Amino acid sequence: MNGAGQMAMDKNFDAKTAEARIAAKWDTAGAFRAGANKARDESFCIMIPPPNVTGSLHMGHAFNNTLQDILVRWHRMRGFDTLWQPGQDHAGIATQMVVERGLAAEGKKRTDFTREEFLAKVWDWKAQSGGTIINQLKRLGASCDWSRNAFTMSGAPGAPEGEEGNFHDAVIKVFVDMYNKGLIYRGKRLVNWDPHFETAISDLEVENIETDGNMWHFKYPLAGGATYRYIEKDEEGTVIVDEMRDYISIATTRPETMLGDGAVAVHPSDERYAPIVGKLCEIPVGPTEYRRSIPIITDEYPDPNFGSGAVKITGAHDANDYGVAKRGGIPMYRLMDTRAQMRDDGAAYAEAAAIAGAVARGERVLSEAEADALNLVPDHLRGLDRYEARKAVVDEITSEGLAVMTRADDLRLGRKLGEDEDPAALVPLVEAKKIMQPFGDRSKTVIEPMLTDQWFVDAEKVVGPALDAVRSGRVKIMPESGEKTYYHWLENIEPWCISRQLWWGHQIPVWYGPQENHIDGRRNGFEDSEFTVRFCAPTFREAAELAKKHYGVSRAVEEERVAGSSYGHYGADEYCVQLSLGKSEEIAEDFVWLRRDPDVLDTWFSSGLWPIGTLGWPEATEELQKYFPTSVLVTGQDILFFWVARMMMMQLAVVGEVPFGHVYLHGLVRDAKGKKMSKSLGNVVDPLEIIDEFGADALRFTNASMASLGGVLKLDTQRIAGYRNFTTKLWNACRFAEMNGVWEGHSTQAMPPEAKATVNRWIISETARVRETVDAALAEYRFNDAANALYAFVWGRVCDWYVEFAKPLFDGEDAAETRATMGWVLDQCMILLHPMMPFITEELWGLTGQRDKLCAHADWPEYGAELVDADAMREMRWVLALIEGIRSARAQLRVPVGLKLNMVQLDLDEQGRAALARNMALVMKLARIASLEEVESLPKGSITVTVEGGTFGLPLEGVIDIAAERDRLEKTCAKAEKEMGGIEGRLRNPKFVASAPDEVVTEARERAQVLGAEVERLRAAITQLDGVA
RNA sequence: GGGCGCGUAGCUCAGUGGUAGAGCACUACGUUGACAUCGUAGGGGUCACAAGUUCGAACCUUGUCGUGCCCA
Repeated sequence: MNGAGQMAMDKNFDAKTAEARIAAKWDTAGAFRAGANKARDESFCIMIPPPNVTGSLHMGHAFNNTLQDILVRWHRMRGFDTLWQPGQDHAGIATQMVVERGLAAEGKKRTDFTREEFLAKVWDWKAQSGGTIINQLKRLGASCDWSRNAFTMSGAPGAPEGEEGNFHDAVIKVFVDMYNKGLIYRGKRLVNWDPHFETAISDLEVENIETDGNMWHFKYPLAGGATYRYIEKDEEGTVIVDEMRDYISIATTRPETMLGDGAVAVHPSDERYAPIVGKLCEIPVGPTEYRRSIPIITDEYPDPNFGSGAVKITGAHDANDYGVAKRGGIPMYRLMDTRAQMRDDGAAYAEAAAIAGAVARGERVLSEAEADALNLVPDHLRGLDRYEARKAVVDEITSEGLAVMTRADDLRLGRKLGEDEDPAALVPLVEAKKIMQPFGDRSKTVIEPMLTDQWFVDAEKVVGPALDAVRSGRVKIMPESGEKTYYHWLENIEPWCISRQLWWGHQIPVWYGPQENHIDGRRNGFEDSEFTVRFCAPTFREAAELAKKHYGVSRAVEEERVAGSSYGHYGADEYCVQLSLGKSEEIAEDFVWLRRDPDVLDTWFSSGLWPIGTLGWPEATEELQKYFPTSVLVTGQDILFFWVARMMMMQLAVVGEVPFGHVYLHGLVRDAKGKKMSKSLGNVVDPLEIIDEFGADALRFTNASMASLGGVLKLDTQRIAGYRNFTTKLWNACRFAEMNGVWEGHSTQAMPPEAKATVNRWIISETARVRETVDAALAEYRFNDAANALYAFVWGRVCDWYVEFAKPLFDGEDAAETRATMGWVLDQCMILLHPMMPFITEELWGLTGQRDKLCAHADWPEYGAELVDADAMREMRWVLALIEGIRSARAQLRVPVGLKLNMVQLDLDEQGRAALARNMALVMKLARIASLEEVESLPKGSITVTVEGGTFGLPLEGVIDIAAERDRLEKTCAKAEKEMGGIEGRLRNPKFVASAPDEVVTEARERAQVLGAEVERLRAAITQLDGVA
């Protein structure tokens, strides 16, 4: 498109219609393909943090992707071999939920289908709705190589046409490799259990919310009616309680978990309980004839100052208790099933309680599995929901008189006493308290910490290289505080639970077979247990080979699908395969059945491989060669642990290389007041609405200007409007240029024209400066500095001054040079702004001249100091000061704006004379001066304007208020004197002169001299004014 | 309770030891050769507080207060 000689430009940039057209132009040109506009061998690669396939664009995405796009466009224009790899995350639980919700609308549920059928429905959903966020990112202008769009489930079994990528292969291969290296194990640990989805979930999917709760206080009687002297002292050591007790007081927010208590713990330093440590106490719930006794132990965990100082230990249902139980060898009794209902399996309570009693007395030791098999829920509570069970437990204890009592007016009860209530009456102590409760972010149900068998990455074994990479500086995390957080987390790393009890995801490539002495030919009898053997391999065929070797099988392997088996919550259908032992085809014992683990991998496990997986690993692709390790990762600081650290660990464990060189972390985008955006608060800003109203460029520029390292992100629509105005400003500068023939015959020029006029040399210098500033800022990820520098340059230099200066010049002898300069300068504005405001700059680029390439591929300039003309800079600074001085004086003395004044020159040094001579036209035009003449003294009633090296006057006898002019001069003078006082004070201090750097002292001396001269001029002007008045 | 931050103009924020800036808001004026989504001029700050280091502190140190996030 060539704008020269065509229809005149519109008054405004119409973002709404132009954006789609420009996006199509980029798309048609393949402008963002990997390596597009490559002019050098260095590569630059960013992996997009894959948004959830169920997601839609929110402000966080818009911010995050704007920064990535700025970096990517900047490098692409600089000729790097650039790839911005896009893609999406399969988001196991979220996606499964979306599809299940759709089924629910038809009155169906997941388990009405086979796993295969259900997964087909998920893929259908993905094909229909999974592209939402991609299209939204395009509206933002994201210059990803969309032809390479990746998906963390691509290539999985059942994936339809178009999803043939090999991400699945990569995930499975990594699992197998890590398993074989001993980095992955299966074990029983406490995990966050979501009772709604009946799966383990990650810490990231748990929201801790403060909710109204209660703290119950109960008495655990000492076994055998034992007693002890309980003494409690206040801070001064005065005894406040001294009594004989036959119980220990326990506080809990979750009474139903008492059923699974394994011990009561007190702090080793707690003297109150020292007499009873090592003794047994009774859990005050359950049938009295089988009441369970548990030991009183010491541990560092209980806080002696909190509650009674004694804590009940339920290792299977609380994270802290789990730690205590592990340390103290306390058995962990699981109380609930997968739906968080009280267990209803196993032996009757009497039998279970007897075993647990023997354990507490030290007569028996249970294996983990044995402890887990023990159901200690009393028969009458079995099958109840956890909250119903809570109520029952509280009622039973209270009616038995084992609740700690208090006066009815106890403030801790948090209630108002009724009129007719006796404040001294004794009531159970049930504190009203705010408690932090874990909620599943998808299910919104209370998460149950639960002891279950899961797959874990032994993070401790892979954390070393990930720590070293940052410590050694090979990977740099910004802002630096992120590195501290990173160390802190990795140094205290916990095993990473990677299995999920879902259908949508990468199924764990492990097959279970029976141990040799347990082979019984049963088709569905061996869920993973202590009697199984595990075979881990990428495919069944390979697993079966391992099994054949293990069992000494020679016959071929057969596969058979077993329909309708009942593996609890896992699903309706399972797959089993059989190996013939080759003895007899009729005898059941001759068959070994391998069953695949039905669980899938945590989505973060697959996204942990995002850098290599999207580049084609495990194939040794050209892209992997070129773009890995990637250049920088831009992501939210909230997923530093969940994703960044895990990518580090996994890439280092799998390919022995860091995934990226730099990590740029940013915070949450908040509303204008700094509040988190939330639907319930109604303060959510939709980026698409913002784009509709202000244009993508305005939103992007706002994002860039907010992006200071470590800064808080408060999004104010007023600010966005301000940057929309900025786009209009740029547009109109180009429109002005068009009206003045700047674009006629214009074409892209790498370097500025040879300019004679100071103004032109000056604006070229300013352009060179800003290019250096922008590059320096972007190189350090200081997006805000780059944005602010460009804003100040384009608006504050080019539009405010240069365009104004050009007006008189277009009529004079420098017209051609000025047109050429303006064309070049505006081109530079478009180029330098392009990474931040790609749409308007691409549009202007197309409208303003002969272009060989898209603006998106324009050559990023490299000029700098060599274009800076120090003399021109100094001269224009002086001219600007003169114009501003005159304007300010005029405005303050209320000289009518339209009035053209004569000006007189009282004195002026050589430099000033030369500068004025060269720029007289500009001064006259912009300061509204009609004429200039030299005088010996200022005429009566003049305004005085002082500049460096000279004094001017504006004779206005009778027009101005002499007193006002005097005030103005006094004020200006006082200000200068004050500053001078400070500087001279410093200079008078010998220590300053001796210790400060030379250039600081020199600068101070020069400044003092300039100020001295100004004060002198102002004083003279005041004296003269006084003499005349 | 532990960890990491933050406190600068009315608001939102920059500012890595040389004496404080921007945008917005505010006030006054304005049909200036593109732009009112604009122009010109102006007002506005004990840089949370206290002590210390330094010739010099918004910046470094320590403490106090306030506030945010993460983890328990």
